[in-house]
Amino acid sequence: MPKQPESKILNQTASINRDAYEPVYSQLAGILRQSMAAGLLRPGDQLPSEAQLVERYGVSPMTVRRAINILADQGVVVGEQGRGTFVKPVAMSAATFHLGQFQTLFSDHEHTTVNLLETRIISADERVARKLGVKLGRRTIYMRRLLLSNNEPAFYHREYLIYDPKRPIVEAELEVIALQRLFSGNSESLLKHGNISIDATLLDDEEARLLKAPQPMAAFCFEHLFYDFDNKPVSWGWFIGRADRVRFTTQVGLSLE
Amino acid sequence: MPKQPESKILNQTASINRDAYEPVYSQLAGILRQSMAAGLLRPGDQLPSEAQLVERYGVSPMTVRRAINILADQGVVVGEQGRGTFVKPVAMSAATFHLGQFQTLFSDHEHTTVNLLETRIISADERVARKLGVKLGRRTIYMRRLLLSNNEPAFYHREYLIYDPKRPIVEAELEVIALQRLFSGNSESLLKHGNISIDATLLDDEEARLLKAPQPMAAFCFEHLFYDFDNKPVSWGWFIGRADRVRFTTQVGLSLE
DNA sequence: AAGTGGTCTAGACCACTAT
DNA sequence: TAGTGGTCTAGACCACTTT
Repeated sequence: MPKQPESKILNQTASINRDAYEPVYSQLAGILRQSMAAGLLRPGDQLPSEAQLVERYGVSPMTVRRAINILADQGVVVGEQGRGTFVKPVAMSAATFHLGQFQTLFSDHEHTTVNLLETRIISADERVARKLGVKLGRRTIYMRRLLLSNNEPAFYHREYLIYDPKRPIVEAELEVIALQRLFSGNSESLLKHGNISIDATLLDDEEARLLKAPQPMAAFCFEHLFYDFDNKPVSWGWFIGRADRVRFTTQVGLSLE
Repeated sequence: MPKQPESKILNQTASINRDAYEPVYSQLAGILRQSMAAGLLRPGDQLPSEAQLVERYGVSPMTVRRAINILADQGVVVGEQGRGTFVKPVAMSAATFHLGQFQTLFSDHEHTTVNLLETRIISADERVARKLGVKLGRRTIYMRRLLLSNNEPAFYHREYLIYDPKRPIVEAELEVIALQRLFSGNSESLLKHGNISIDATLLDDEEARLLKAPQPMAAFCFEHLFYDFDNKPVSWGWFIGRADRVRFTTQVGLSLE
């Protein structure tokens, strides 16, 4: 029996506020998070056992488990059956980056405009045919758009769409607003899933001109390939953004006290 | 009362296997995920109510909630109090990228070696002093390392460490193995939290030479700044990797049937 | 008023680990 | 054998939304 020693945090931390707007499980998760941020619980330390937390904070076992599950999902603690729950050391590999941080670019119609540069039907070349899983020469819709943020070019987007009159998505995509739907999602979507990838590239002449960038310049490329409910590719495209205006940032471990 | 219509999935999908290794809540989450992947539930559709799921699958309300919570955490459904739970449309903005996908580079000692190019004490210049929050001229440890994967250069790493004999981290970091600890974490770590960011850059002459890369070439830069439990910066550094050998990939929506 | 998701309880049983 | 995390039950109450 790995008898759990008395933990500092059981004596001195805050209590649950039953009248608060914040749910109990969330409050408890916060208390534990604070204890770690304050250094009362350090990497490798064992958390108080569930039974101890039940007693100390006057909540039910399920509520304690829920709080701990949240921390485990966030990757700050890890439970080991029969041994205990332990604080995870901070690691660079735990970092996650969210494409959603560019959400404002696509939803803020006040400061963002979409400039449709070109739309035309073209025959799929070898590259397009392979990506979209169609035969060479298949007719597809090719679109070029420029995203402007505060009248400054932010992203250059190119996209190939399967041309199929039966698919409502085609008409929908032809609207300029469709870019926002692609990024933020819309419930009439016929898309089932998609693959997204991030590359670092060099701007070519056309990209540099449109993005008003000097050359050579590094850039981010967000490539996307979406599939419908038949698991057939529907749309392939990529966003190009200047590296000096696009940046991914995230945190690992616990901060903000 | 938004009376929930009979859903197809209540009739035809699999049932819970009480003897399975997989927990019930996880099985139920899987069943619902399958229903979405198969197109029985589409973006915007309402999931069966909790009461219906309780009856259909013969589990308790808490178990149903837990299954739905998992899907909600994964961002594939969203609950609206008093209305129902709905399938989220697939959106590019939901994409998340995990630095942990490079884990093998740091943990696979079979095919990965770390080449310590240089270690020396230097005085902090303006840039280093600002990043590490110390005075100009403060003595710091400067390190350059090259990560080789299968004897091919993969990442070039540079790092500045606060020089403080009282801090055990210094001696630890001086070992070559320390890079893996930085990336994967270790329980003796005194690091509380860190900021990580991703940039796209151009290789300079030195970087291109070490990485055996032609020029010009785009590259990823992973910058890291770690803090101790006094919220003081301890380590600032960055990894440079060739863009043609580093790539982030992820999925949105539901695939694999 | 009825139906919905969201929270919480007070137990139970199990698998695992250390003594 | 005792302590641990992990799962699950069968309810309860609440806030909210729609009819």
